[in-house]
Amino acid sequence: MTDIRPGSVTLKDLAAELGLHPSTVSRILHGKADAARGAAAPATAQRVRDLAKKVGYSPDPQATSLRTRRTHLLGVIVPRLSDLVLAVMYEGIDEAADDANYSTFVMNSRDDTAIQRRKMEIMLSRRVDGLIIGDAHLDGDILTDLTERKVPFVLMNRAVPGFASATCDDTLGGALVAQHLWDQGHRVVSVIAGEPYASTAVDRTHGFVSRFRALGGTIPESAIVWSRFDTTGGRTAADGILRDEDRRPSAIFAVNDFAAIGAMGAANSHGLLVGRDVAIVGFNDTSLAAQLPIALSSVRSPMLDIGRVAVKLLLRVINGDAVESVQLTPVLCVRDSSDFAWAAS
Amino acid sequence: MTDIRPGSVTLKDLAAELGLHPSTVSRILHGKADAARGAAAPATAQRVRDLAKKVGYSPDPQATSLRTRRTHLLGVIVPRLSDLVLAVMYEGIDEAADDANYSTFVMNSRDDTAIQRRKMEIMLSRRVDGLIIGDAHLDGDILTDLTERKVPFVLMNRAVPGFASATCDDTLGGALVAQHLWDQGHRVVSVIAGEPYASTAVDRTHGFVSRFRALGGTIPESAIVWSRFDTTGGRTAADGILRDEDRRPSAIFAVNDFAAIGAMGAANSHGLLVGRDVAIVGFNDTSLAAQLPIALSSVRSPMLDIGRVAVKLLLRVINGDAVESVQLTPVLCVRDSSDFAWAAS
DNA sequence: GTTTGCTACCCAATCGTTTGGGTAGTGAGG
DNA sequence: CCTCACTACCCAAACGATTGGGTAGCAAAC
Repeated sequence: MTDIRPGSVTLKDLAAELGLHPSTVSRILHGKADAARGAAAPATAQRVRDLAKKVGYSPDPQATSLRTRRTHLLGVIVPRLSDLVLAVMYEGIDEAADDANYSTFVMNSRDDTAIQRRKMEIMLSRRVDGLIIGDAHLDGDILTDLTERKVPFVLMNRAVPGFASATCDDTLGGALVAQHLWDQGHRVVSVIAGEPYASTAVDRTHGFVSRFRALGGTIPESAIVWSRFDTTGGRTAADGILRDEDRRPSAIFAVNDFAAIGAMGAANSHGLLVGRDVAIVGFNDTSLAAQLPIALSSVRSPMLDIGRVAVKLLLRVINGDAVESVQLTPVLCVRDSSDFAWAAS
Repeated sequence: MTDIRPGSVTLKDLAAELGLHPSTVSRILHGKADAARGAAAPATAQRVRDLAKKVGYSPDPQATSLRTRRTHLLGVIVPRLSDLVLAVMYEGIDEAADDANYSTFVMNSRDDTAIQRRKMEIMLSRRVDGLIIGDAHLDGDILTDLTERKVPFVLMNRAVPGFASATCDDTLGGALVAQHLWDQGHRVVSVIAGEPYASTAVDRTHGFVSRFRALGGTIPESAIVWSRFDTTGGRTAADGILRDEDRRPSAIFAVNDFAAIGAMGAANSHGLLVGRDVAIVGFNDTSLAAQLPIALSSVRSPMLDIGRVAVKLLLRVINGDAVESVQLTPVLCVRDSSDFAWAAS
């Protein structure tokens, strides 16, 4: 390992040491097919590379990007990193960015428009090469601004019509759940739908509802409860749903695992055994789902891949290429929370 | 808002527009008490500031740090951001860094020494002003290297003797749990101890064991099971513990909420009702704990504050000040999972 | 014996800021 | 009238890398 702090030795130092000009050293170390272009004699090139390695030379990215106008920095904005779903997607980003020699800033917007704008400005003032937006609201105002300002960006997790995004096929995911619950014989169902400004919430709900109706079922509007995405939101929503004596559903679809966990808690408080008295299905198949005391059925979305794809798309946008949105395919994982065969045993 | 992309207008542009020299503009916009030092006439200063705001001038951070040798960038390394505990701490960091006009890189090391080193090199090659290390291993090899290389850094979450850190008082936290379980009448207890290279695991376990013994209890070494920090790790560990017919504990302390959740699942599989047949207590009081179907008792650690304090400490280190480690105080939150009064009712 | 064409380099400008060191111009004091 | 101290600026050299455009030296071709 280099045991000195990066930055202690510059291109000029290397050049001086070897009696060369900095530009020559630069070409040797960073030139692409420069070797063919007669950049330097092979022997010299080797001397340079050897010394560079020996003294642990690492180019100053600030200087480089001052000159090249590229920072190799990406900005990532998410509602909150403490949302496991986004955290996992970020791991995918981290990995893919790393592979492409980019580094990333992440910031939390708490889904607050003012904060979104502020954080975006911070990232832009840092001169990021592009933005991955994980907290897009369906109204898309901010996105229109960004487009006008010619900032390269892509959406992740949540889609907005007209902008490139990397998402899960949420409509399909919702449909899978509807099919499953229908097959299990459920005819009275409710949806904990999430935040109406998020495409994830809207699409999953829509996919669920339309499939359920297509199968011949009925879902009144009142059975669709919009809520926060976290456990508390899920609990509150489920509380409301279960309190209604006139229409007590035998199954609840929560568009998010955390909301589902909250709903499980609520069911419990109402004296209902999840998986026997009421079925509950979540979304994302976060690592917790399978491990809960009563294992939670959930739609597995390829979160890591979504992050990775987002980076790939963004790099293409930065390169000036046109890109299309990517929708990754979800898979339903049925577990005890909605498996009546288990409850019957 | 500025509706142009930052970077489109430079100091030189401003100067030219106003018939001033760039250096004058620089002093006006960024000088501290320069006003007093006769930097510019008040009227001129105002003209400059007005124009800067009007055209949305924002200084190029690359150029600035090339000159000042300060990047206003902090590097944060965590085992994985998908660990809710670290994610929340990072939110604290994000917030505090933002307040101090710093931006942060976060990277995941998966607690793998090779990756830790690699990510650190990446951050250093980005010329971060300092590092917050959230994945320190007790052996501290990497930390010694960093110290020798004179890189400013502080530890977070996990402590290592001899280095400044921002942590929870884990020993106290463990002791609180021991006292609670003892008071509830538990005499046969087990510990799911976490990873032995993490101070969090070691200290919580140690705090627990020594208090329990001080109270007159016995805990054989075999009752302490080291495990991964996640749900799967907790489940496996608890499985082993509960399988032992000769010594079935009436209470289990898991040093981490996720491990505790896994343990709850295991208890369930063994036909035990958590809170009645077996008490389980976790650590960190993550947002899930209170919302679980059976609410989980847990030691609340001030995660957000730990992140904030880490930033404050680091900024002091960067400034060349000497700093002392900070230990924040945890609080025990008793819930159904270890409240026998509830189970009795 | 020029010309041509390489090879293997060097030169200098440039990116946008910062900062130590000037310097005109003005008014007051001696 | 000269000096002195301000005020309100300007100048130029950095910081570390990149890059378009040279150029010296040498061998082969004409």
